[in-house]
Amino acid sequence: MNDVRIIFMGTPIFGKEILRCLVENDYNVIAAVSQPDKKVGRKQIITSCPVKQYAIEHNIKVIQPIRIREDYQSVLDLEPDLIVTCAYGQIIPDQILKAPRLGCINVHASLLPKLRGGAPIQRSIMNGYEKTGITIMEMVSRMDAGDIISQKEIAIDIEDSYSSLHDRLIEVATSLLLDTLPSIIAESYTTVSQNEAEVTYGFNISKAEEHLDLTKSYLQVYNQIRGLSDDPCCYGIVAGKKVKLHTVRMTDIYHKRENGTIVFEDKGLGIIIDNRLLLIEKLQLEGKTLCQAADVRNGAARNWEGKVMC
RNA sequence: CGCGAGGUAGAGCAGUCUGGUAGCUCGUCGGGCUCAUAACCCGGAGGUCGGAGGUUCAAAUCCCCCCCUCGCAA
Repeated sequence: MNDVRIIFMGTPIFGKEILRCLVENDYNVIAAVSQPDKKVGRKQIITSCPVKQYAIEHNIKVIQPIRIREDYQSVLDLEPDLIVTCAYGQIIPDQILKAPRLGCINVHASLLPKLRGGAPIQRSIMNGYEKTGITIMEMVSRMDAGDIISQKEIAIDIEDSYSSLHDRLIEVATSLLLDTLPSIIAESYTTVSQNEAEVTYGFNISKAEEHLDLTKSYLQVYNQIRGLSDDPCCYGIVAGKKVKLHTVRMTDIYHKRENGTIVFEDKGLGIIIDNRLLLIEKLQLEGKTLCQAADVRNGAARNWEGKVMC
């Protein structure tokens, strides 16, 4: 389609889908840069990230600097005309940012200047936002602070989870990228600078934030759970065991009980937050696989009535 | 050799320590009650207890090897 030399930089599935979008639309991707392979799982198997796997399957050169801040020469040597990044995972040094003739652009999953950082999708739900979107911007030294080239907004449904929103945003990101790329290559686009007064951040989720927070309101707890589902998942502790809450549903049923109390509702399980019932649909006990709350109640949770999750 | 939990009917579990004809809740099938029901009552079907070997009169249960799943840590 064209001979602009593009280097893609990204790591997880979201990045892989952007790379796929470029490849399947005949853009000339000369290399993919991703985070180094890591040991993964109980068996510590060395595993390639999704971007690398896709690149290998399509005979695209892969570069995996341990620290791109120092090890950037191999990227420069390829003399890219344009660099497209999406969820790469490292700060990209100025030496690279200033190198390509057409610049470096980033695909970011939020409506910048809202939610700069590594976990914008989860944070948009956890913060209770009703809309989010994709922003394509010019890259600058400061993370996610560059001028905006294009942006597309979508609504967040009250039942969206991190994974459902993630998948939907991929669709938005790829279509927006395809709409935007021609003007970038033609150098015929305009930009809007970010309003620094409206900047918020969506940093990576810490381990502590995965723990159910009963000090928050009913809606905030609901948002915490769906914002982390189904990976890594919000968890609570019942009888000393970790319980991952995969899918929950809000209700208009009220019980005056201690916060975190587990109740049997119909044939399933519920948890009381602010005296209001939050219905648990799918959960996972440590050592067990994901399953329906009703099933767990028939077995492992048969004595849970009245116990308090914390 | 990172730590740990577990694999028993379609599902979720108990039973394993202290070997002795496999049990609970749900689902399913049939029947009953009811104006009616996802409610209730009665009855049935469904498991070579992850796999191989060993000990024993007898193994889900004890010993040994293997396979698989999941939680934590990275």
